[in-house]
Amino acid sequence: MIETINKNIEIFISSLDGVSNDLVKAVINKSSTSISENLDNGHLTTNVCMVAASTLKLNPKELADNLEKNLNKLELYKEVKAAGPGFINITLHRKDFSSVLCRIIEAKEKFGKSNIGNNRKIQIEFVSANPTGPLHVGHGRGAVYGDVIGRILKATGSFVEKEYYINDAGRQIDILTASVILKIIQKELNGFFPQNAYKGEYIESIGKEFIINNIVKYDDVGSFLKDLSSDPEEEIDQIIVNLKRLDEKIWKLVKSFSLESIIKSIKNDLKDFNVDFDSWFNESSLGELSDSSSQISNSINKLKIDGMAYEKDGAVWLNTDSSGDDKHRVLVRDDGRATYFASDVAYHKNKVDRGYDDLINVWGADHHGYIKRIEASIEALGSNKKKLIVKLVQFANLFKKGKKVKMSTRTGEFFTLKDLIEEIGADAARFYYLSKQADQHLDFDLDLAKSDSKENIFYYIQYAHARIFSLEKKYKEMNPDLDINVEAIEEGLYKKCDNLIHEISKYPNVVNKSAVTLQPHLIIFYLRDLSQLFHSFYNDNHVLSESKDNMQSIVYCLSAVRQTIANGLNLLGIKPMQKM
RNA sequence: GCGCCUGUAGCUCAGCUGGAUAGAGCAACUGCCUUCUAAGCAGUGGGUCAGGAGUUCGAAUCUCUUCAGGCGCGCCA
Repeated sequence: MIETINKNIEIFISSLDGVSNDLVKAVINKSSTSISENLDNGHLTTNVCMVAASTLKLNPKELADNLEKNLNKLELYKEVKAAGPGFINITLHRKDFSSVLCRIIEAKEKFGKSNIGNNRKIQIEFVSANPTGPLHVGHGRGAVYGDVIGRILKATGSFVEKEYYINDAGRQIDILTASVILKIIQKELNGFFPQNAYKGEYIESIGKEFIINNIVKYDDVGSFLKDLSSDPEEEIDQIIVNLKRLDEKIWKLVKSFSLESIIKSIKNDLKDFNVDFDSWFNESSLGELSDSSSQISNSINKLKIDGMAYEKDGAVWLNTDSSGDDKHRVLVRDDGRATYFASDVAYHKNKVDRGYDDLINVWGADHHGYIKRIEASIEALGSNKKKLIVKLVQFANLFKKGKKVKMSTRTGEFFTLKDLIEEIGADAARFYYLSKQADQHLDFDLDLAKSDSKENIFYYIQYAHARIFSLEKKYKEMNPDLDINVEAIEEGLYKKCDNLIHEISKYPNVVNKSAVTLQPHLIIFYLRDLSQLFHSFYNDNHVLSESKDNMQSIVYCLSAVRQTIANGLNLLGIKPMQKM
């Protein structure tokens, strides 16, 4: 319908004196014909006259009056009216207006899906938390956000692959290994525990599990505690070296056991959170610098050959000028070890080589300073930095009984994602994480998310769904002979549902907009508005005591409302409730 | 100091490719359950859209600037 209107408008604009084809196109592109905010302004609205007025230097009101006459002559619409500063409001014929209901009832769970993504190949990398401890509530937000934009992009016709990058190489894993070993032999250490080791309870349980089938025994425990540095960073590094030297076999066993155990728990938590991944990428698969054929060596060599990386002060640096980064960045330290950044460069090269159109990275907002250097590395490796889309997710502050819950991985004091899911359920948690734009601070109020009160929007929406569900059930019990899919409303016999019909017709646009802007919260706000219209309708109209004809119309319409709510919730990875 | 984000009702937030009277929930006050789920509905009050300047027929929305808050600026990860 909107396409038809736009065509008519285009013909009208072209017919104006002295307007070139280019100008017509410019006006059409800049203007928008859309479903009106509100039924008072007709079913559809276009601002084309105001856009044309500024581009073509004409009077918007006069233009609107002319377009009004022009469109009315076509007799395609019930009414066309110029209004306000130059809007054109269009009222459709009854059948065109209510046709959305048939579309929904027919499309069912497909209503709202589209093909605007054009099969674009998109990779989303998210969470990617270091496997040194359980996921906490901070990771939860990025997890849901990445998962849901993946679902939304898929629903709008993109090909999506979701990936978790596991930092299973490097120093932090050594620290993890050392922490587990030290916990196992704790009794022999006279209370000694390095300041920079991980201290969470999970370290001890991993150790306990490990010694069920293994023996950890060092001949000379005291030897690796001698002459340790007073600097905590150096101290832990020394302990790592000593432990490896004392018994390399044990070291390797503990390391792989700990890693596996933590990765397994991360995967479990994500599964319980209804967040799924298509692939898990190990940093270790990028290989070592010492292996000249590894991916990490290849990337650095390519950069060097192309003159984008160079040696200075004993280190290898990447030239990051192309992205406007403040300074060049080190890839290989002067002691020959690769930096974390070097792995990331190789990892992004790997992603680019896999041939995606877009690479979306979901990062914690504290990493924003990192964007430019990654962009620079993509450019330096001969690709376009525009492929990379970094979405920053701000931290979520957790509030319990009005107080902020503090968190720190090092000391092991944190509220884990698992705790959160156990406390309020995965669905409510997902909902509240998504309830605000991802790049803004979120205050997550646990007590509110758990509460039975009306301020809990999650239940407000679920309640709307459950109410319709039970209404449909009762209707079928009362009228076993009547098919629910009756198109009575098309005849316009019952008009109290018009607000609802108008609102659900907006849903596909909401989904498209949230896909284009990568903003899932738009769907939440839309669902809240739709639920509100429904609850209001429900209070004013006692459905099951209406005449049979009306009842059919209403149930037909409410089924479409329920389907829309269900589709919206499913898109967010939240199960609609049938009963509350 | 530089960079990014934010400032909208008492509180929590929508609205931001410029468009019709700036919206919602909570809190406050007033009503609505012998009828389909009251985890609901209806109503009232509440705003210099942080301040200032600019662009425009039109600015919460764009530009500049001031103020306030958060975060980031390692040969850490």
